[in-house]
Amino acid sequence: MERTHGNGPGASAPVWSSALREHGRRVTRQRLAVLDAVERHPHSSADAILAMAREDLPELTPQSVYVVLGDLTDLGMLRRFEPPHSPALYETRVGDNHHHAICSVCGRVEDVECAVGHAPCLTPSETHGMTIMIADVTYVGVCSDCAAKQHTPPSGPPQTLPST
Amino acid sequence: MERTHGNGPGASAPVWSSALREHGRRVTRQRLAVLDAVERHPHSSADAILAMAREDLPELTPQSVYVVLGDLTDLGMLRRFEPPHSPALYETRVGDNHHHAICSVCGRVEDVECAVGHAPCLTPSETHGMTIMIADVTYVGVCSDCAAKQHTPPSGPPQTLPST
DNA sequence: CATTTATTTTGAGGAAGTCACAATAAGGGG
DNA sequence: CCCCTTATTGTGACTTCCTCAAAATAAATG
Repeated sequence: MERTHGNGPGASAPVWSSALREHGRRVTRQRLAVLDAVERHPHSSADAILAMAREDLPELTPQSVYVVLGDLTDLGMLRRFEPPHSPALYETRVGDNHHHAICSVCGRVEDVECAVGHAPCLTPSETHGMTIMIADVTYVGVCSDCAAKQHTPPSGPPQTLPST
Repeated sequence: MERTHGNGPGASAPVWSSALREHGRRVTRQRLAVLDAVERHPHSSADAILAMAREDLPELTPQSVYVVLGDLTDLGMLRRFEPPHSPALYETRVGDNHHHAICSVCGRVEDVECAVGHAPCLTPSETHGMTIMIADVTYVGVCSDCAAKQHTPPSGPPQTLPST
């Protein structure tokens, strides 16, 4: 079928290809499709990534997505985080120490810069002798849209947890 | 059967009983056994809690543990957190805004007071309009024991992820 | 002690992810 | 350009962690 969903992979493909090679990985359509999907829709689950990547590579399988996501995450090309009561989400924004804010009503995820501008959360007061490598910070709250809906329940039933 | 494993439940039972009643819950042996297990071993998984609670209540079922843990967590009597690549862990220390440090080698979990002593992580720089309710902070690192073992690999095989 | 109904148990089932092995295709040499 | 090696993907079964509905049990109350 024709590509009616905007720009297919290929826009950032050269960048991903060289990055993969630099990590000693072969450049496969599966990896490119996954990387492209994650880049176009950050904070996506493996399931959502599969669906998006299949727009360009219909024969892609769930298992391959899991394998690719795991490998690229270990490589540092992707970042994974696991919100409570949700499957793992992935994003291409790596290297900086940014955090995430999740709306407990609709499940929407936003990036959040580190609080005091320079990784204060990486310096806990007492580490019990542990050498801290990373600080995973997740804010949970209610986004403005959902807050408005909560106060004026017009038609839809009140949701309690994210579904997608 | 006699109680040979030290102090059974009953030490803090009166406290838990009144707390349960204050929340409009009936005082059952299952709930007391779960609460006692979590109090004795903080940062335990549902599975571990089941095993511990069964020392005093052998007929306790996994499903009951899940139900009780979920309900008590919603009530605020327990706190749940979900480390990456691990089932949910529970603790009785609630109300304060403390965080957790996890050893990525052995899976050990330690409590960590909030970084700058007064919930700095609750104040992200940019919230995209979200009203932040809670900040979940998880530090991942290597504890001193595992760091020592890493440098001197004497006999045991090198572990990579927590198992219990 | 009897009654009410919250709680637990029983049993099935689902979501998310893993593992082993066969099939495929990317990259390098000729 | 074709072949070969082996990384990668696909296939299929399986595990873990957890949830749901309905029947059985046991707190709390009078």
